[in-house]
Amino acid sequence: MATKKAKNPRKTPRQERSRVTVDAILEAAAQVFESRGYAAGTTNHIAERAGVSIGSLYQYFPDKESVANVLIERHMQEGAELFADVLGHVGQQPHSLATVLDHFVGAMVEMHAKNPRLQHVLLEEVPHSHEMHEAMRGEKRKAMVAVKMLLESSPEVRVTDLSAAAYIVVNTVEALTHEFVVGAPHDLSRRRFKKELVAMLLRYLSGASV
Amino acid sequence: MATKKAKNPRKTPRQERSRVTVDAILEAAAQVFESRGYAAGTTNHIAERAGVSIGSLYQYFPDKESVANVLIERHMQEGAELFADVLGHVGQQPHSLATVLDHFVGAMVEMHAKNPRLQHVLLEEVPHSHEMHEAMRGEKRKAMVAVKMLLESSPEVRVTDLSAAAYIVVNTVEALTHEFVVGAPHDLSRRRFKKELVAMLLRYLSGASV
Amino acid sequence: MATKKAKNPRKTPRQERSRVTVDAILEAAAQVFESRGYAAGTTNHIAERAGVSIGSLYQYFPDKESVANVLIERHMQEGAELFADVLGHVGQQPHSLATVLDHFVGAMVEMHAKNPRLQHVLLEEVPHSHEMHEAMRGEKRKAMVAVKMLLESSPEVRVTDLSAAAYIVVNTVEALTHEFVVGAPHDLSRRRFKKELVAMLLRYLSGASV
Amino acid sequence: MATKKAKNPRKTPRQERSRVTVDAILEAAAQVFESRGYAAGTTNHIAERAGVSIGSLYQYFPDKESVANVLIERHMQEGAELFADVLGHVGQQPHSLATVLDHFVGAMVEMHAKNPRLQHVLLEEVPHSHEMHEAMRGEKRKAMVAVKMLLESSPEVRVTDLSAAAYIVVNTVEALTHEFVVGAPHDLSRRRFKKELVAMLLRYLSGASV
DNA sequence: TATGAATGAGTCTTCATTCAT
DNA sequence: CATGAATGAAGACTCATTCAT
Repeated sequence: MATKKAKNPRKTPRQERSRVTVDAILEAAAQVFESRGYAAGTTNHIAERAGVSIGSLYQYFPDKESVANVLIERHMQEGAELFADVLGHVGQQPHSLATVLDHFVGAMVEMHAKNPRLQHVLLEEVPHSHEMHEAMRGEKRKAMVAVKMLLESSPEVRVTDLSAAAYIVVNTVEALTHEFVVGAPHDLSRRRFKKELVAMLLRYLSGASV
Repeated sequence: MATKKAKNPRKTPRQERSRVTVDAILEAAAQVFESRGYAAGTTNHIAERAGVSIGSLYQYFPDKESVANVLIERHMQEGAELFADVLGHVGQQPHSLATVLDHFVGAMVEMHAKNPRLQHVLLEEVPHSHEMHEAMRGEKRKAMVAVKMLLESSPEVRVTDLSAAAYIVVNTVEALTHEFVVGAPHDLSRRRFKKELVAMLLRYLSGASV
Repeated sequence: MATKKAKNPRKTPRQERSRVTVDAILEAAAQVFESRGYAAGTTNHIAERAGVSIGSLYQYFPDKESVANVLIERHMQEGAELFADVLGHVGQQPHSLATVLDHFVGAMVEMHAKNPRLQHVLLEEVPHSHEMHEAMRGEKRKAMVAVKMLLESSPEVRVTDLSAAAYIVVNTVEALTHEFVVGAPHDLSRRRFKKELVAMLLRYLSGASV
Repeated sequence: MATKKAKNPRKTPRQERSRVTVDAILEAAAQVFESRGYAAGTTNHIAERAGVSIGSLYQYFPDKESVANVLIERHMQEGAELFADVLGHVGQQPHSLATVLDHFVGAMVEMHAKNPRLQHVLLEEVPHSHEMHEAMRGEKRKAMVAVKMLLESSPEVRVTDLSAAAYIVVNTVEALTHEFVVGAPHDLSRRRFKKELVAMLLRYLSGASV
């Protein structure tokens, strides 16, 4: 609109075009997998919803599984970032264990609240290659290590087996959160749920070792 | 053609035979689904392993999904029975909360330790019809109701929102137990795991309400 | 039609049925490959022409290539039998070299005259697995060995390197015969062709060594 | 924009550039077809190896088959030239029939020894249009005519049906030579092979008519 | 003219399901 | 009721070819 002479009058430069296509495919795949599941979500459905030809899909992804895998990687990435955020926020200055757990649970709920069905498809229905499986285990392990360090640095924590505690904490939060988000209609408010979960973890961690 | 003597002197009455066939099919389906997953476990595989023709399978089951559904129902049945056992055992006479939780967690671990892969397939890979979904929720709700009653009757319990507590307890035990059984290689022994889980629940329930 | 009570009133016993289907598929495959070549001859074409469903084709053949392979095996079988016939006929009693060659060339022409296009497709267009390749080489080698023995037993033969001679003879007959049959419209009668070919071989073999 | 000076001072005139491109494509096609066969050698492979875009390939060739056809024409051209060379060399002055055949066979072996796989692909895998088929027959016919003339001019030749003889000679040399080059592992040296083949032809041609 | 992203008809193949025997 | 050969809809994927830039 200004006076700058467009050197490249293409609306979308070539390179951009493919990125747009790839993103459209991934977005479509997310929607299709979410609504139909992995097995019933065909590559033709995905291409159609993305508004591209089936050929374009296979130009950018070697096969159906790889589309799902990219989605999984994205999901793991987001999870890792969120987790890092929480840790960063918490690491700045001393916080009470309650505050830390509160942040943690809050972030987890938020994360799972987004697209729970898609996450389920991605995590349970997609056949995970060995690498993907290992990557996912690795991501969880990293979370457990981080939590363990958090526990170590907190004077309120009184359980002795911190590895076991980290295992319990991470998996409890993960699983309960997921369950809460999926098990939709409840007489249990999100606020209440978070409070109970934090309470449980807090009492567990601050209790004398068994 | 002679007298009244049965023309077909089979040892097992008609009804028996079909029961045997149905059981064979279900057993075969369990094995096939366990080893190959739901999608890759074909009805022909099942029939073959059951030692019956594919036609017979469709004599007793309208489609593939219904085979899986019966397996799911069986699984829920077993779970309910186990749960009832625990409740019965506990209801006889007063027990400490720790003992109750110990029984509960112990039973759950035992239950999940049996055929975790099949359970995963049944619970996560099989597409659940709305009815099945509701049935499963109903079963869980029943468990929660029972747990709530248990909590009500225990003087040690100090949380106030017993519904929320029951929700937390049931789902935590369920999810953590499953995760523990599936997430195989660990430096965490089953004994230790149970102890930690029970400790967490115990402290949660016996703590003052939040 | 007689009085024999048919114990099995099926028109075609079960086992026969599948044989009929398989034969229909093979016959159809031969026709389809002959008319469209291997690459353009689709399994759907074959099934359609055979009057069976595509599913039936894959019930009896694991993939497209295996259909062609069975055709190739049949072809090799026929070739081996024809060759054995010629050898048998010739081995009975002493024959002049001319007679032997005459039989040989005659049989070869006859063999190649049948379905030259299909043979070409089978031999040149179908991707040969290593085993198939070896099998084909083996068959040819057997022919060469047999011819060599024939040459050894003929007093008229004067070439010294009988292995080389057998190689030359077998391949010349094979190739020329094929070429003759394929290179259709000629001013060269089949009779004349055979005569010339036999003459060439005869003079070659009965000439003094080079 | 200045004076008459070429606006586009490229070193290679337009026509040259396309010739270079076309040659690159043909060379690439030869390599790709040789290594992957006709069906599996995609136009994208060819363009990529040629270092040009797929669009450029279709700028110069209407379709995949036409690329192969140009390669076939080249091959025929080379064959014709080689053949002409042999004839020219031989036509200078009188030669013994043995010498002539020796030259002929030698040239043929040499020719087939170069790129036997590519030749096979070009001759057997590429679907030949009617025109191409006719062109190939024409080329062979020309060879046969030339050979017939050669035979006519040789006093050593004693077969009477020179057309038939030319047919036999040309095809025998062609086919046997090809077979020899392709049927790799042998206890038959190239020298020996050539000697035997020449001997056969010599005896055939110098023998009294049948 | 060159480019290469996009196209989509067309392959092979699978597997739940039917039905004649 | 049992059987299992037959069915065919549907899916993943390829690649020659086009055309907007």
